[in-house]
Amino acid sequence: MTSIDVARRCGVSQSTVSLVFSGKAKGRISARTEAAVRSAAEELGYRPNAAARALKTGAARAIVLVVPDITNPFFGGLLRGAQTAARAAGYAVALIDTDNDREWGSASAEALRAGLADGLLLFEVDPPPRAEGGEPIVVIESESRGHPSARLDVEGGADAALRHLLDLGHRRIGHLASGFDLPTFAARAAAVDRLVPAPVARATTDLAIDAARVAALELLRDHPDLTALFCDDDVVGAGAYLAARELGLRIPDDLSVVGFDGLDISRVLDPPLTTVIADGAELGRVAFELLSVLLAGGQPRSRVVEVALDVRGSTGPPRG
Amino acid sequence: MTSIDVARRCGVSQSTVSLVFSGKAKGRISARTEAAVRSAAEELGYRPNAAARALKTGAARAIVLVVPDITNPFFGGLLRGAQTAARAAGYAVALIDTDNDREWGSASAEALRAGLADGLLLFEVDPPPRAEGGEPIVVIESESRGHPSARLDVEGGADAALRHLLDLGHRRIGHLASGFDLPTFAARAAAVDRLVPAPVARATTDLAIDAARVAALELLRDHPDLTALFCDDDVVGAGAYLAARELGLRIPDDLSVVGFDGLDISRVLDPPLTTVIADGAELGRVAFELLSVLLAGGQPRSRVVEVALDVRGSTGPPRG
DNA sequence: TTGTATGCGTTATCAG
DNA sequence: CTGATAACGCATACAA
Repeated sequence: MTSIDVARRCGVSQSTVSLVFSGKAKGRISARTEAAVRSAAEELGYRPNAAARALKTGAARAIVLVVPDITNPFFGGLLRGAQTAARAAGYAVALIDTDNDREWGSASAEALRAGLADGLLLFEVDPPPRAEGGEPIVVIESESRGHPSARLDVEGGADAALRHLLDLGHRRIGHLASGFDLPTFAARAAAVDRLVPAPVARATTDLAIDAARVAALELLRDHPDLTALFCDDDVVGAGAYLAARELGLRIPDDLSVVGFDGLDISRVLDPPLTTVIADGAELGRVAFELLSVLLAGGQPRSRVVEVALDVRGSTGPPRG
Repeated sequence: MTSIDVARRCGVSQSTVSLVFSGKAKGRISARTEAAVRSAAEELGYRPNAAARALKTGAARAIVLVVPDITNPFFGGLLRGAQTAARAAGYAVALIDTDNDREWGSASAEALRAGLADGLLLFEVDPPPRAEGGEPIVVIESESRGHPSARLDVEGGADAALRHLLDLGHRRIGHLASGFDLPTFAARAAAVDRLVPAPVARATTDLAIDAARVAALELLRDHPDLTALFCDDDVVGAGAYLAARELGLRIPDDLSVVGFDGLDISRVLDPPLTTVIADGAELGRVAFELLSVLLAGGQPRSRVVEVALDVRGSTGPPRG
C-alpha cells in the first residue's frame, strides 16, 4: 500500500498524493482533487511510510527520553509531561530506561546518530559522547556544557525543607542521600552542608525502599542523637519510615522526616510525609519545549521549574 | 556520513561496507578488508542510517508498548521487563502512555502501519482497528480474538486473596473496583461474585489514591457492616487506608484490606498491605517473547504468568 | 572475494 | 494546478 496505489486508484500522479499527505496541498492542489485523494487513501487504508519519509526528509519526528529508572513514579510523570507536549507538536517519544546503567544511556545517543530520533532528552549526567556541540540535546536535572537544561529548583526546595527543620528547633539532622553522582543530588547535599551544623551524619543508598531502610537503620544506630532526617527522595523517606518503625521511633515525636519529589507514596505514609513537591510532568513539558526550540534552529535558555515544600505530618519539634 | 563515504575512505565499494555492517561479511569479505572498513567507519564516526535500513528491509527492529498509565509503577516494571528482553534481541522499545484515553491507543497502531514499529505490545482492551489478523500484536492482560496474549493469573490471585479473607471468617467483604472495563478487572469482579456471599457491596474508582479514598469513604459509610475490603490495585488499597484513617477504623482490627499487584506502596503502608504479588517485569518479558515468535513467523501460544498472595499485616479475623 | 546496478516509498525540483 | 524525474542511504541479486 503505497502512494502509487492511491494515485492509481484515483487517477492522479504519485506526487499529487505526496503533496496532499505532506500538508503542502494548500494553494497547489484543487480541493476536489485533494478530497478524492483522501477518500481513496481512506478506502485503501493507506498510511505514508515513516521510514521513507524519514530517509527523504532527514527528520524522524521522534525524540527519545532517557531516564535512569522508570520504576520510580517520578519518571512516569516526567514522561507523561514530555509526551503530552510532544504529541501536540507532532512528535513521538521513545522512552529508554537505563536501569541505572550509564552505558545504556549512550546507546540512546546512537539512536540519534542513526537517524531514528531528531533529538534527545537526557536525564543522565554523562554528556553524550562525541558531542560536537550542535546536537539537539536537552539535559534534565543536570548541567552539561553546551546543552540547554531543564531543572528543578532543587536548591530552593532543599533550603526550604532544611529551614523548616531548623525553625522547628532541630540541630542534629541526618542526611539519607542517594548514592548516585548526579548534580540533582549534589545540590541537595550542598544545601545540607551549608545549612546544617557540622558534622553532618550522612548515609548513602540506592533509591529503593529496602536499600533505604537498611541505610536508615545504620544511620540511626550510629547516630542515636539525630532528631530529624532529610531524605533525597520520597522512596528513601519511605525506607526511613520502615527503619523508624523497626527501631520503635515514632514520627514525628521521636524523629522528623522530610522527603523530596511529592510522589503518591509520600501521601499514604502514616503520618503523611512532609516533602518537597516537584512537578515531574511540568519538568517534562519544559524539557520538550526547549528541545523543540532547538529543533527549530533556535537557542533556548535553560529553565528552572519551581518546587514547593508541603509541610505534612512527619515533621514537628524535636523531643524535649 | 554515509556508507559511500566509508567506502571511499578505504577504497572499497559501497556494497562491501554494507555487507560488513549488516553482519553478512562472514565468508564473503576478507578479514583484512573488514577490519579496514571498520576502522575507517570508526574514524569517520559512521552509523548506518536506520531509516534507510528500515525502508529497504521493511523491518524497523523496534516495537511499541502501549500502556494506559505509566504513572502507575506496575507499568514501569512491565516496561523494564519488556525492554530488557527486547534489547537482548536487538529491538528498541517505544513506550506510549495513553493516559487512560482509549483513542490514543489506536494512534499507536498507526505507528505500526507506518512502518516505524515491527510489532505492538498492547495493554488495552480495544482490538486494534482494521485488524485483519496477520498483524504482529500481542495483547497483555486482555483477550483479543486472534492475537496471542500474555496475562497474569488474576483469577488464581483473586481467589487466593478472597479465600484468605473467608478463612479468617469474613463474610461481609466489600469490593473497591476499578472503573475501567478491562478483562483484568472483570476477572477480579467475577471472583468476588463467585466467592463472596451476596449481595456484594461494591464501589468503582479510578486507579488513583484520591479517587480511591473517596470511593472507599462512601462504600464504608453506606455499608458500616463491612469487615473487609478487596481492592483491585494496591493504589486503591492505599486510598482505602486513607479512608479508614479518616473514619477512625483500625487495620486490621476493625477492617481487613487486601490489594493487588505488590507495588512498593503496599510495603510502606502501616500495617503492610496483604496483597497479590504480580511480577510486572516477568509479564513484560513473556509478552516480548510471544511477540518475537510472532515476528519470526511462528504462532505462539498465549501464556499465563503466576501470581502469589503475600499475607502481611492488613488482614486478620473480623472483630467480635 | 569484491564490485555494479537496482529499488525500497517518499519528498522536492522543475516543466508543463 | 499537476506530472515526470531525481535523489535520500542502504541491501541484495548478480556479474566479475
